[in-house]
Amino acid sequence: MFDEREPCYVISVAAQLVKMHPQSLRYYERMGLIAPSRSRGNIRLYSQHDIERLQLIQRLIGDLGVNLAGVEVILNLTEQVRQLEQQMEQMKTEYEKEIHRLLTALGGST
Amino acid sequence: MFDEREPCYVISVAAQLVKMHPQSLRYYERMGLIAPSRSRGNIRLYSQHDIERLQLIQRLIGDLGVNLAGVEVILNLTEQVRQLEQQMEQMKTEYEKEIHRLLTALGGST
DNA sequence: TTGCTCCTCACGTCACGTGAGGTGGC
DNA sequence: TTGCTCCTCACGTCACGTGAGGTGGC
Repeated sequence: MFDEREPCYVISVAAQLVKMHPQSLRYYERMGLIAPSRSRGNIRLYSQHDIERLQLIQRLIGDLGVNLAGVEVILNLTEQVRQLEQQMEQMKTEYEKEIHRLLTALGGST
Repeated sequence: MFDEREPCYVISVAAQLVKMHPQSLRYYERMGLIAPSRSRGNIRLYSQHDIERLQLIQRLIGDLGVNLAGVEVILNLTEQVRQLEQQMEQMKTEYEKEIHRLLTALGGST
């Protein structure tokens, strides 16, 4: 299995993957937007998950013109939306199960 | 009754209410963040709802350092979260009603 | 008329990005 | 050693905010 969180790309490779300047990646890290892990030799190592986060950041900055402070807020809100949707789906499933149970009981009692 | 949407404040009053420069209010309008109505004489008139939106914008810009592009995205996402929460509440109410109906039917059938 | 409004132009400031320069370990 | 990495400093550019200047209608 491929692990999304496996730190595997050094900064030059990561930069190439997302078509950004290595200095920009360092800058985003300094601003707290991304936190790649480090090798024992203090070399940054980006995971696939980091790459996807970088691509999202890139879209927000490049296409929409959002600044870094905005990116942070937006990523949090996006996560909040994702959680709400998931929570809603779960709630729905549980209610449906309960209704099914009641319907069965009702059917059996007649 | 007080109408939230009633256009009632000219720009100098609106600016004073939110403690911002009138030019900033004009700038935000030009950037599409706020759209006060206008009098027949083309004078901007801000409603209470506009004032509250301005205060929200102010917090995003001043406290969090978000730029105008980010404010737009964030206001949309915030609205999306609000709608999701409302939708969830509504769904819950309907399911509860259905369950209550079924429980009543079940109680009556024994 | 006075004090507001409208608008545009222009400048200062700061965030962002990135090149340069010097360092050190696979 | 070579080519990467690390870091900091410094500069260019652009978004944002706001002052100035000239206009017009309650």
